[in-house]
Amino acid sequence: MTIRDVAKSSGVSISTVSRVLNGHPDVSEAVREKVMKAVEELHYVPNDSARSLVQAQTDTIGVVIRGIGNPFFASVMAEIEKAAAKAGYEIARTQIGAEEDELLAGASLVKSRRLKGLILLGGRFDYSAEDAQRIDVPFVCCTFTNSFGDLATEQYSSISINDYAEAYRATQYLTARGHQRIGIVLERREDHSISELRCRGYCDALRGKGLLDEALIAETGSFSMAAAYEATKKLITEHPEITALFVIADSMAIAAMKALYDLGRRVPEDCSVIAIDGIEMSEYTTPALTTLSQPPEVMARKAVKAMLDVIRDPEAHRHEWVKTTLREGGSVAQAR
Amino acid sequence: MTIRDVAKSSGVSISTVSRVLNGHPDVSEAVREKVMKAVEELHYVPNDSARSLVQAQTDTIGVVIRGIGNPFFASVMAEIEKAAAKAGYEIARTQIGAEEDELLAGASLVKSRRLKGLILLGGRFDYSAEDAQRIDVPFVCCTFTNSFGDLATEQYSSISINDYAEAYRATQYLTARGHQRIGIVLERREDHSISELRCRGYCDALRGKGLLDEALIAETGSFSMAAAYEATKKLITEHPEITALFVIADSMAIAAMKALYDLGRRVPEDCSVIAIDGIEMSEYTTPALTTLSQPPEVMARKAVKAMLDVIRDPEAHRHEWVKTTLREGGSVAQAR
DNA sequence: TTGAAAGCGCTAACAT
DNA sequence: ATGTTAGCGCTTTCAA
Repeated sequence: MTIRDVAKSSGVSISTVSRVLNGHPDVSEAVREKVMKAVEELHYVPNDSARSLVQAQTDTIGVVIRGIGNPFFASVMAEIEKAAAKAGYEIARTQIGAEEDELLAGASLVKSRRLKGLILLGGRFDYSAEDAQRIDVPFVCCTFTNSFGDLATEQYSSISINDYAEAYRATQYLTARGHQRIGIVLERREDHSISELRCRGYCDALRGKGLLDEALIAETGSFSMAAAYEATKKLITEHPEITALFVIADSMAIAAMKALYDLGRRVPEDCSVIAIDGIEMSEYTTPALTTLSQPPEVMARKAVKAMLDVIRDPEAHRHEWVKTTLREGGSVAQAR
Repeated sequence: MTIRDVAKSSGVSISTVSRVLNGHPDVSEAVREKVMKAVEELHYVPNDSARSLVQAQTDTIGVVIRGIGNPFFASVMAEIEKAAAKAGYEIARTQIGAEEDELLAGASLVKSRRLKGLILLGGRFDYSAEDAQRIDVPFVCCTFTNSFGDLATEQYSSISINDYAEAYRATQYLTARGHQRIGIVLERREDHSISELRCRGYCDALRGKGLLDEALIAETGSFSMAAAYEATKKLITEHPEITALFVIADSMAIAAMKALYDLGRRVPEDCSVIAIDGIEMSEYTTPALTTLSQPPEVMARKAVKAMLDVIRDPEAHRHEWVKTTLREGGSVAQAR
């Protein structure tokens, strides 16, 4: 079932069918109807591969989404599609697992779909200049930036929160309320990614006040809730004097609150909890989680804006930090 | 940057490059190395479209995932990939929004990638026979089945839970504990989808005992937590005599519990809550949610199994109901 | 073991 | 307004 069959069935040439399918204006109404009828009857569906193979250049931006079931990326994605549509761009998206290589997937997408640019939704913080060269269209890192690699800033754009500064702020929020023994729950201390950056912010915020105690750093080894639950239990059991916890992600913080509850500690009376993310779920815990919320719509719009600018002018690469919004729940209290 | 450039750079023909890239055995070691070196240096990435355009038939199964950020589908997907790999099949996946047409996306994928079969991860419950014909390879519906359409059972396979029976069971779980005034929170009563099926199970379970009161059916209009929160508040305010709630999805149940809490009702002492889904998050609420848990791995494995069977024998279409597992949290108590 | 050439399904430039 | 035709980048015969 190809365009050829449709042409035959409707008694016109394949180029006419192509024109009808692509909404070209120079087709008579009679022919258009004939063709559409044949398309319907034959259940014809164009072959996307053939189509993109032959298309020289399209106004298309690719998006590589890293992490299959990430609801935050889902919201960002929805907004990216809207913003791109408004600017007259198509979106070609592909989704990869957390263990796959987003640059490889991106390069592949660029080739296949003749993209004008690429947005990476989540990825490594440590690209080498070499790595980046594999993508031969301008690209924008969304929700992360190249804190640990040797990319020149002119080689890419990025839209992200300032992980260091936001972690500093979260920690400060706790010290400002009189907390002195403040623990942190993170994935791995030196992961060359958000854990490491946020840990630095936490450490610096406490060090300045002479409150830093590295024994209060709990590593989970993964981003799973189960791991966060166990790590929190261990941390609190070993350091019962802790009165506040900074957890690097909302989902992990929810697990941490459960751990505290199961240890007989009330949140926030016995132990406060703050996190960074702002997912929907953490508004519905009891108490609601106090968290620094990343705005998906803002990040999406800025990413598309950066993409369009740099498509127009390859020198226009920029790096923006998006501010989080403090979403106060009921999980933080004054220290007694 | 095409296969042609690689050929030129390494001084061989394009067919030789193709052979190297595809791991064909009849290439000398010297040539293989030369080609690989050129590939590295040029950062060559094959064009997927061209590749799939020319490939006659591949051992590939397509998966259309409906709903971008659905963590349940993410777990199912991971297991599908494993199971398919074990059977020597590739997976081509595509992801669509909840408003897009999974059959269209599927048909397109089939054409583009010359698939042997298609797995639909989430979709409408009301395909017409006409609809199904648009897919010209065998397909398996995973997590849903055609309860409201006129598809012949020989036209497709399905792996799903029995929404009606599971809802019946959930409701019965509540009546068995002495509850008489039992509300339900669902999306739309006649959505031709899970809400409708689960509502029937709920109704029949109560009707048999003379406990059915249609005033206790709360429609949210969407699957969002915010809508579930509001609907629950309204329902409980209007019917304060309610002592138990069946909510059709875990995420909505979490919002419902928050609504109860905000109304000053304790769960489970004042009002019990049960749901269907079994997402990770609902283990970490306080109290943990009692829910009928759908097993993603089982559904994935059965879907792949069904797919392989029906690829081998087109007559082998089958319809399986997967049983949920009761995951008892602390959200249900005996009625006082 | 290697190369030449056909052709996958489609779009677009060029003819008519 | 419609048809003819040349590729897009690749895999795969077929020949050497």
